[in-house]
Parts: sequence; structure tokens; C-alpha cells
Amino acid sequence: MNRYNFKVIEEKWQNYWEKNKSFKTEINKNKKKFYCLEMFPYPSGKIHMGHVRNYTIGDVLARVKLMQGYNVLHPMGWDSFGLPAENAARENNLHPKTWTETNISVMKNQLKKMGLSLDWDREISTCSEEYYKHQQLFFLELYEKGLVYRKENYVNWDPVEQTVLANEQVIDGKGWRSGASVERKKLNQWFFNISKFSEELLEGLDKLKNWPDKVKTMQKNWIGKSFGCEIDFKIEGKLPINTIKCFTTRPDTLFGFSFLAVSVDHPVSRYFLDNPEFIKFKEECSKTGTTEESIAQGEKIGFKTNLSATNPLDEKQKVPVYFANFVLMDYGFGAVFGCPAHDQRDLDFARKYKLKVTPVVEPLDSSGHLYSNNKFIIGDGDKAYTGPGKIINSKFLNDLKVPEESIIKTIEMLEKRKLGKKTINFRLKDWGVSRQRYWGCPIPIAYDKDKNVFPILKKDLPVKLPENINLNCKGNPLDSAKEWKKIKINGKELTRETDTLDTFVDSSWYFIRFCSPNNEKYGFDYDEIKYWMPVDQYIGGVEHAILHLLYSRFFTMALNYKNEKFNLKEPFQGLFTQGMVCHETYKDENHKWLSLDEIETKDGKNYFLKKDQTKKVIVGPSESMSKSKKNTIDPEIIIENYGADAVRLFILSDSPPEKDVQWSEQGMIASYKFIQKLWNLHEEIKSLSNKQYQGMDKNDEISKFTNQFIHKINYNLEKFNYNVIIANIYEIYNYLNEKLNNEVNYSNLLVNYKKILTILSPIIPHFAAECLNDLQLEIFQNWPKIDKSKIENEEVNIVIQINGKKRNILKTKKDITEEKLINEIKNNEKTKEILKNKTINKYYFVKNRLINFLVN
RNA sequence: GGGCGAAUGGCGGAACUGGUAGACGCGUUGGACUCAAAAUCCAAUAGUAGCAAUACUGUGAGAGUUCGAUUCUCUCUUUGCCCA
Repeated sequence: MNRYNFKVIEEKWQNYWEKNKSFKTEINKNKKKFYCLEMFPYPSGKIHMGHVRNYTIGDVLARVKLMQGYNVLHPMGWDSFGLPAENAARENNLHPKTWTETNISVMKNQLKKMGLSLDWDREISTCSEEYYKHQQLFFLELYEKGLVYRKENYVNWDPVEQTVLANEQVIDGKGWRSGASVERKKLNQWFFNISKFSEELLEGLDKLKNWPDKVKTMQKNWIGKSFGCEIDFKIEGKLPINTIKCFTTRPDTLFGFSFLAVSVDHPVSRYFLDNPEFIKFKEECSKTGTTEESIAQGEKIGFKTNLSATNPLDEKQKVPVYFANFVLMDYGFGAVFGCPAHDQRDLDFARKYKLKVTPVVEPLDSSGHLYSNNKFIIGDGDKAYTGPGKIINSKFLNDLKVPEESIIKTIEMLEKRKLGKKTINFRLKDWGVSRQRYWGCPIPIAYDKDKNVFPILKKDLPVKLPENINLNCKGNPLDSAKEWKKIKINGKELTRETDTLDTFVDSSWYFIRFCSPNNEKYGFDYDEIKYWMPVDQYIGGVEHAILHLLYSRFFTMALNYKNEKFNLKEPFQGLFTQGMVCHETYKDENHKWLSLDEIETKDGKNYFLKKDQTKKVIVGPSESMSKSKKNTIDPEIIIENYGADAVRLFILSDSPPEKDVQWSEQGMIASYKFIQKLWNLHEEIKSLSNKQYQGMDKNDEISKFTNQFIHKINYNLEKFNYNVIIANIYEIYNYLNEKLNNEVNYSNLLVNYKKILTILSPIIPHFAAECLNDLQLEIFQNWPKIDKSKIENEEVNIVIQINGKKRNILKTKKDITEEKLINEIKNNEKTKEILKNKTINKYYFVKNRLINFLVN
């Protein structure tokens, strides 16, 4: 028997597919289309196991759909702008473009070695001019539609690096590189008006039937629609201010009102700018980050003004007005009223500044700690009560049910008295797209001396990135590109915008570009997107559940906005989020991460340092593979050692795709060995043909088994239960292996074996192609149809229960009636004992499944 | 603190709309082959009792609905993710 030589065979078929352009796709209106898309990678250098998992899952689906007769679009590209290229360029003195292109060529080669069914003719790279020139045009179109605007906004500013930091570059309030405390700084920035589509983005979620509920919930929370009320508070003080407008979701707690808090950026702040103490306070506020989390966790501080605010429902109740760091200008109206008894933030603040705490909601359940001497108080002094109950201490609002009645009724009352009105507020903020970076898509805008905005003329696109650039300067490199910055529009001397676009913009329309990747005139072709879009199945990591997916949905809606020809609102019909690939972690005595290369084991449990066998290694929990934890496995080495088919098989086999999978070398080896076993089986089957082997399988049991197997696989494919499919494949192997020893009719065997190979081909395509070809069959087979008459068995096992406990199993003919069954049980040697000396009070019969006797 | 999910042998995990719990794989144990090892093949493998047939117990804990619950309901514990 020949050993299966995966190296030769995998290379052979990869070359064959490439040469024959087996996966090239074009519009074919006679065929149903299927657009299968996996999230395209950032070209960081090498592919990692996460990619292997993502692309294997996608490839199985794409190949199945192809075999089922769909016209399958399965493209791949590169999300190739971004900060790592700039950092790497600084460290290695390479141009970001060179670094990126090298990485792309390495990774493309690696992907090809996985045997993916990709149409490489559609490859795109977001850092290429061919791509970003269209993006710049979209930017201008969105600008014309009023979906892009400029405003001042806070950024995370690293005072040492003189640069803006992304949120993930801020670690514990400090710059990741410099370690300096990050400041809040105001900069003029470009924004996409995503909040204009808040309602549509929210409503659209309901129509996305093939999205995981988890992701939809996350997006829903992110959009954060809340019903509430805007209330005008009367202000008294020695300033020309009459009212301050607040937004609240809890107007029903108005009688618990003990202060009014406004943002330091609120318009009223202008009256305090000559107050040195206020300036100091404002600076203090700018030291806390801009994220909601840092504000929530940070200390709540306030600056007391000489103003007072009046409760609109009670003229007598007047409370102080504070500037407070936890109020943000871009939520609501930059002002909130504080009801400390029923809001944790407000309570923290009230305790700090010794403000009154009046409870206005009485909890329903009296077992709570909020009671003392039958009187409701705020229990231990630091916990606000936010649960349900009824209103107290609130005059005419008293006894309203919280929250069912209280909020609506209070709003009605306020509206009647013209003191406020019902408002819907969204948490979703507009998308700031300006990045002070070199390696991104230049924003096609210029300014005159007075900072007036001049869009670059469309005929002058693309705005190319300057090639010669000094990346080792402080701040944004484009800012120091003096010559590049100069531009004339209609004879007017202007200065270019030096910010580039957030890379999330690049990935917000690449799926549209894939439909017509070579259209030079425009970002897409209407006919092509009409045929291909939306993406039928999008597959990627759950870490993109919110931003990338929301931005892509927005961008599609923005393209659709005021454009009847476009006619597409939701880009991704189906979404699947796969889990991460995990591995054990290892540390030395000093709690430094150790890589697998640095350690050794003899028993698989106790690990020692390779350098020093006396040093024990601390084995940590399994965590997602990452370079920083040194627990990565390099797919290239694994493919080199075991072959692409074996890796594909393993990465699917051990866990459901939506869950994390634990990398296991032993599991990997098992998959490798299994392919060898399948090959041995193949050789054996082939050898039978020479003997014209005629076996005994008269009932054609093998067809029955195969049909049932295909039926199971179809079901599991639909449910994405790929791990169960692999188990099914092991089952059919075990079955065939046994049958070959038991004699089988050769022609029956061959018919079914062909079907089995067909089913294997999306999962282990090289192996299946080799076997099919070896039998002189076409390597691209149609997905086998099920012979329904052969799915059902004529015989079934019926469980016999006594008082709900299993006592025996009886094999009978299918669809047996209760009477016949009971008769059979009573006469059968094996089962008649069960009912002996027993009175049957009642029995339950489930056809073809069980019978449950209730006896004394 | 809120929202959502999860908990099944030594491990990863199966189980259709409530109806044979533990498919399949890994590991472990025993055996065959071999001078020996590797590879391969065969067998066993939830726990307890028993030579065995078999019986009892078992899906995080406790309750409930039901003839019957891994599956449905409630409470709790642990844990993961997202938001704060």
C-alpha cells in the first residue's frame, strides 16, 4: 500500500485549481448566486490560527454551495492600511508600503497553501490607489449629501509623542509607548453622521434573521435608544441664564432632585472662563479619559457654581448647580439633574459633596435592606436603588408604579404644564473618522487661511499619499510634508487636510468592491452589485460585532441615501461569528511568559525549562493565542508537517465553530492519521475493483447508511455544526471499514463511495480530488441528492419503560401499532419477564420510539 | 451594577419539536504484531456493587411542571462575553 503523500498531492491540486482558474466567478443570471465572505485580514506578517479557522469555515461553505449549483462569489483581499505598518516602518526603517506588500505576498502564499476556493482575480488591497481613490470620491459624495461634517472634538492626546492615540493605545490612562499621562485635547475633526441613521440601524436589525442574536443585542445596546424627557430647569443667579435643558430617562424621580450637573463644555461654561478655579477644575476634568468607562470608574468631581436650579414641579425646591466631570456634552444636552437616591453616579456625587438624598421610589419587596423602622431610607449609604417599586415623597406623583406607569405619567404631566417634552435619545454618537496618521486614506479636502473647507475637485482624485516621508518626526508625518500640503484649486492657493481616514472606513465597503474589483471609473458597478449583493454569508470574529459591522451597515445606508439606483440597505444577510483558537499558557518562576519552544515535558503534565531542567514551568489556563502570551502555534509549520487537509479537518473537528477551540497537538495528529486511514480505505476499495468483487449486501444496506449519513450532514451544514460533521465522517469511515471485512456488493459500494468522496471534498479538498481523480471521476461533483426512500429504516428500536425507567429495547418493524407492540412484548423471550406479575394501570405509547407502562 | 450566554465522563464535545444520556475524537488500560521500539490493528473505558446476567446512582446545586426533563419554569452557585 502506498502512503498518502500530502505534500505532492496538495501541491498538485493547488496548481491545478490555479491553472484552470477553477474558482473564478462571473455574473451568470441563469444561476442563483451565493456570496460567501470571510473578514479580510490585516497583513500583519503571517497568517495565524484564527485566520485558518475563519477561512476554513468559509471555504467549506463556499465549496458546498458551489457543488450545490450556486454561482459562488468567494473573494479575498487585504485590509492593508493601519498603524502597525507605520510602527514597523519606524522600527525597521522600511517604508510602510514595502512592509505591507511584503507581508501580503507572504500571506497570500500561505493562504494558497490552505487550498481555499478563492477567486484571486478579485483580490483587492485597501492601501492601493485603485482602491482608495474610490473611497475619496465616496467621501466627497457623502459630503455633498450632508453626511460628513467637521467639528471640534476631544481626542486622547499623548503630550510626549505629540500625537493622538486610539482608545486601545491608552492603557490605564497612559500612552502605550511613552507611558505619559494621556490628556483630553480638542481637535477639529471629520465626522460621519451615523446618528442620522440611528433609527434605521436599529430597525434593520429585526430583518437580519440570519444574524446571531448576541450580535444584534450588542448592536442594539450600542445604539442605545432610550425614551425620556427633556426638561427646562429655571436657573437663578447673577448670570444672564434663564434655563438649562436636561435630558433624563427618569423624570419620575424629579422630586428626589438634589443638584443639577452640567458638562464643563456646556455653553454656560463661558461665563466662568475668567474664574481661575474653574479653569483649574476644567483641566482636572481633561485628565480623565474620554471613554465612558473611565468616566464611570473615575472619581466623580464637581465645581459648585453660584447658580441654583428650580424643580419645575415644585417651585419651592431649589438646588445648587455644579459642573461635573461625569457629564458629557455629547450625550443629551450636556446637563443632567441629580437624583442620588436612585442613581449610583448621582449618589456617589451627593455623598462627596454632602448633598441631600431624598428617596422617591419605595421598593416593592420589603425584604430589602432599604427599610429601617418601617421607613424607607437609603440603606448602607452607598447603594442607590434603581429597581421597581412605587413612587413616594413626590406629592401628586405618589403611588405610581415604577417603572410601568411612573415615567409615562410624569412625562404627560410635564408636557401638559409645558415644562418638558417626550424625547428619544440615542447613545450612538457620530463617527469620528479623522486620524492623525500617515498610513491611511488621505481625506480629499483642502483649506484656505481662514480654515474654510474646499473639497478637492473630483477630477483631481486620487489624493495620493506622498512616497517620501519622514516617519520619525513627532506628530502626524503628513503635517510635515510641506510640498505635498500645497495645492491650488481654481487658482486659489490652499493647504491640504493632513489627517487620513480611520481604517474602519476602508473595511466599510470592501464587500461592495469585491463585486466589481476592476471597475476603474467608480467604486462599484450597479449591475454587479445588483446581482451579487447582499453578502449571503459573512464570517468573522465576534470582536467585530459592533464597530465594523455597524459602520459597514451605516456606509451601505449612506451610499443608498438619496440614490435610488443603489437599492441596498443591509450589506450582510447572514452573519456567523466564530470563536477563538486557544492554547495553554506557560510562565516561569518570575511570571514571565514562556513559549512552547522554551519548555519540555515528558509526561504531558509537568513542564520544565529546556535550558534548565530543574526549573519547573507554571502551566496556566488556556487562552486565546496571542504573541504577547507566547502561546501561538504557527500555521505554516503545522501545514508543512501535516498538510492543509489535516489542519482543516482538525480546526473544524474539536469544537462547535461559534465557540473557542482548544489547540491540541494530539488532536492535530489524530486528524493527520485519519487522512492516512481514509487513504488506506481508498486503496482497499480500489483493489476490490480488480477482483470484480461481488459481496453479499443484498439489501443494499450501504446505500441506506450513506443516505442517512448525507441527510445528517445536510442538517449539520445548515446549522454550522461542523464539528458534528467531522464526527459523522468518522462514523462513516468506521462503517465502511467494517463492511469491507463483511463483504459488500462492489457496484453498490462504488456508487456510495463516490457520494462519500463528494461530501469529503469541501472539507479535505485535496484528498477528495485525488481520490476522485484516481477513480477517473470528475473532481468537481454535484452535491449528492438524497434518496428519501432510503433514509428511513424498516426496523426501529423501541424503548420499553416501566414507570418511566428504561427496562429493555425491542427491535420491531417500523410503524408498529400499540396493540401489536404490547403483544410482541408479552410473547418475546427477552421482554416478557418485564410485565410478568404486574398490573398495567396505564401506558404511554410514542410511535417508533417508546412505550412507558405505569404499573403497581 | 445591567444585558446575554454557558455548566454533560480524565479531556474536547454529541443528543431532532421533552422520549435509549455520553455519538465521534483524544487520553488511559489490556492484547496482537516486533529481538525491541515506533507505526498499525483488536478490545475495554461515566460511577458504585457483582464472576456474570443485572441493579442502583448520575447532565453545576435545589425545587417545580410531566407518564417521562440534559432539554421547559423558578431560585441559587460558578463561569464567560458585552455594556457600564
